[in-house]
Amino acid sequence: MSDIDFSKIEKKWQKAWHDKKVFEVKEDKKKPKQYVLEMFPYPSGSGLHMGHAHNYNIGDIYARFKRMQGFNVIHPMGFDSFGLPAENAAIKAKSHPKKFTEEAIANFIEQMKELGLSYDWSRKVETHKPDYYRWDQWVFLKMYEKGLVYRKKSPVNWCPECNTVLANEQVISGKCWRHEDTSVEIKHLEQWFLKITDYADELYEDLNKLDDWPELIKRLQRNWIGKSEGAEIDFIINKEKWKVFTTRPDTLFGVTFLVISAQHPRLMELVDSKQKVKVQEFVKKLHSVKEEDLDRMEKEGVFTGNYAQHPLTGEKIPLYAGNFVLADYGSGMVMGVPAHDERDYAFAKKYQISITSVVKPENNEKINAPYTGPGVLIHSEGFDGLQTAEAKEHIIKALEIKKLGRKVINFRLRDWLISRQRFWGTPIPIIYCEKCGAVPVPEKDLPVILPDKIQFSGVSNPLLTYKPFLETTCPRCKGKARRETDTMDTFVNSSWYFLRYCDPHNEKKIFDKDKAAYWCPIDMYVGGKEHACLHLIYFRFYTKFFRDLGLITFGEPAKRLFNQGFLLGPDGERMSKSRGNVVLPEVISKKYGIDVARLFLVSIASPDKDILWSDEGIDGSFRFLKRVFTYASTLKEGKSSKKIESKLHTTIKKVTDEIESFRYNLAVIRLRSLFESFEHESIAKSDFNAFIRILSPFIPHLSEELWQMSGNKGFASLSAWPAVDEKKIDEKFEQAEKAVEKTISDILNILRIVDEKKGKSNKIYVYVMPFELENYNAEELSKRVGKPVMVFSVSDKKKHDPEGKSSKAKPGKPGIYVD
RNA sequence: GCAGAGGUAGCAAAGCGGUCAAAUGCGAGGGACUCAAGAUCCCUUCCUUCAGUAGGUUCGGAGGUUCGAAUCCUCCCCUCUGCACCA
Repeated sequence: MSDIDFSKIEKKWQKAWHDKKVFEVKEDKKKPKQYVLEMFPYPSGSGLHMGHAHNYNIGDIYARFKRMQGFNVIHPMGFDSFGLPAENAAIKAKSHPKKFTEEAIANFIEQMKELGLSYDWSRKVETHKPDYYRWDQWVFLKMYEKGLVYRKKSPVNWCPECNTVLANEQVISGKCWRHEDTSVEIKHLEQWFLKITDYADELYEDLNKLDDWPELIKRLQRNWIGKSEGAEIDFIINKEKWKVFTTRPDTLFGVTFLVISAQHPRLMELVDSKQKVKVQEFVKKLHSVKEEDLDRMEKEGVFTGNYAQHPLTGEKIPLYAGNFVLADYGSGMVMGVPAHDERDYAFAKKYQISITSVVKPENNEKINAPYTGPGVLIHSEGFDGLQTAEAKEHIIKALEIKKLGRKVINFRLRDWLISRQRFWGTPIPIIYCEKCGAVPVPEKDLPVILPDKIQFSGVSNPLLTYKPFLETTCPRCKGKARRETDTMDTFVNSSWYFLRYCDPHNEKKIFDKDKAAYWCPIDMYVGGKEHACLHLIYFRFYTKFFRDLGLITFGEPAKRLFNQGFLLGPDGERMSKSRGNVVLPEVISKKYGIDVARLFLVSIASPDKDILWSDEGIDGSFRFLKRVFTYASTLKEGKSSKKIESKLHTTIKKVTDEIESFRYNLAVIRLRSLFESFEHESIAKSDFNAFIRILSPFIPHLSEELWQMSGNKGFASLSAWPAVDEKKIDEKFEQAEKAVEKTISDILNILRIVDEKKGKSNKIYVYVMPFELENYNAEELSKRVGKPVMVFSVSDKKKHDPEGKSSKAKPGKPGIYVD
């Protein structure tokens, strides 16, 4: 059996699955559905490595498990096939990105099939195909209708390496998300935005409903959306009301200065003529500072020469321009309360501004300024003695009466900038007419197709100079017009793909409502945590929008989310082609078979942890599977002992649990342990079949083979998950098993001593309590200790017991005599 | 700086108040089989002890709670991952 060719077996079953369309599914109202999805990949030219395999394997095990449990499982796969790498490759080769993309996809599919992933390939979506991206454009138009799309000239993040702008979410510590060494520059451009902020509150609050999402992701999203409750307070400057946002309206009486952002568009209106030069110098200085250094800069400001009027006291408050105030958060102006805010304190110290304490800690403890905690109000006119929390309410109320302030909620989340100055993306369906301005392309004219016959020569978007695309007529006035050449961020494509899987070939609609209603929402979504504030926010936003359009009835796309860990290469680094530490599935497959690799990947550690690939480790999984095959091919039908039955059903129960909770590593250990019990005795065929079935999600191909070897018809993949028979589970067998193990180690221990003292021993006699007799199998014991073992009941009259060791026997602890 | 996650035997990794000297895999050592190697199978793998089921010292470090702690609490050290002036 050692020459068994797993790889060959796998090919056979891959073909059978494909030929019989085993994983294709249709809506079936009579069956409960289960939507299992792994984040679809960008089809890179370098193909799949073991790291990808690990990811898809985790989802596949779950999908297979659910399928066997009787669910109608939709488990689709597709490709997020727009994106820069293909375009860059095209520029380099003066070719078309479509060519690279489609070759890469073909390669990916091939590789995925070799992994034996149970996808319904009839549902494949590819985002670069017009029949997909036309619906991106359609959604854009719908958002446009609903006022969720706008165009604005604004400072945007520009990656010089990508030659395009980036969304806020794509800037990571001042660097591009794709180029960790490239600093993002700020440019001022006219760009299209999606008003995700309209959904900010819901995106924030609904996180509380996502009980089965990892806390980590929810925390990151909360952080990113950044909801803060506070007040908007009007300060009068030059007889005009200027809004200031604060989360601490309770400290209003401690305000001793105001700061307006140096980037504020209306800054100069507020600067006194005497200070103009100074302020201009200050602003100029800031412009020369790189974005990335801005973070680390000291808080600086310059007096504008102007004063604001305090809304409640009427006091004159100096106004500064500051480098640390964000122009696009709140109102771009803040109030300075140096006694109760670290930054304000430092600022006040630096510019010798007075400090007025208005909150004292409850227990009168001595504190170092500034005091930022809660307490009781002082020096706050009629509000003295109030707790900070109630003071907030009262002061806001007072402001509301005077119409000088109101309760307000602010978000850190910004609108989603979707314009990209690149070719390989969904064209934004907008036409610029000299008379009518920006006009959306009428729905009937969709899709706006990306041209195939276009030359890739330079670094910039070739659409800019490609007349057949560029030149068009205005849908409104029929006059001369030109098309928008910017394309959409690729995250647009991935924001709703899970819905398209439900009805991937629909030419009339984005998807059929009933089909989507049957399959959605996603029951189990598997993917990396790096998307916490990107894809995972965007697709929640799209889902809410679709709900508001009436296309679906749910507001959250995925009920459960699982973040898998990364597979690290043998060198302990993230597996990637550029690092040169990739392990290729096809290489491993050839040597061991892919099921061996799949089993190994989930044996190493809990799937949510980063795991380390090791070339030796996989041998363990290989040995195990070889043993299983040897066993299966020599299996003689028998009757299972009560002990085996108990263990089998315990295992089924636990493995079911462990798959459900993604503790695959523990499930594998249990399966191995069950098999070891099998090895020592004869078992019923039906019990072996149950074992094959619970093994099946982990080693799908080999299970099919075992299933067939065992004389079964059909596919193990489609067989029913074994039911647990609680009546057969009896813990006493587990204890018995432990007692046997202990006995073996005792025997060996005694043997060692005896061999040392008296020379070679021959036979071992074990005396057990009469009711324990069935637990002690002489044959197995002999094999385990490597010497003949005889088992007697203590009550057996004919037992060989020259030293009366049987009298030492206790339940669970047999007497032992060595001859 | 703030917020999270984590530090377990040679390595990886379970365990998260008693049944824990701590599952499992790898590695290492010994044995069986073989002319031999490989494969396979069995055993051992913190220390000591021994015709057995015993004792000792362990789960980043130091304290504490408890009849009892790898598991709970406090402080400290280290590693990783997010957010970095959002008022």
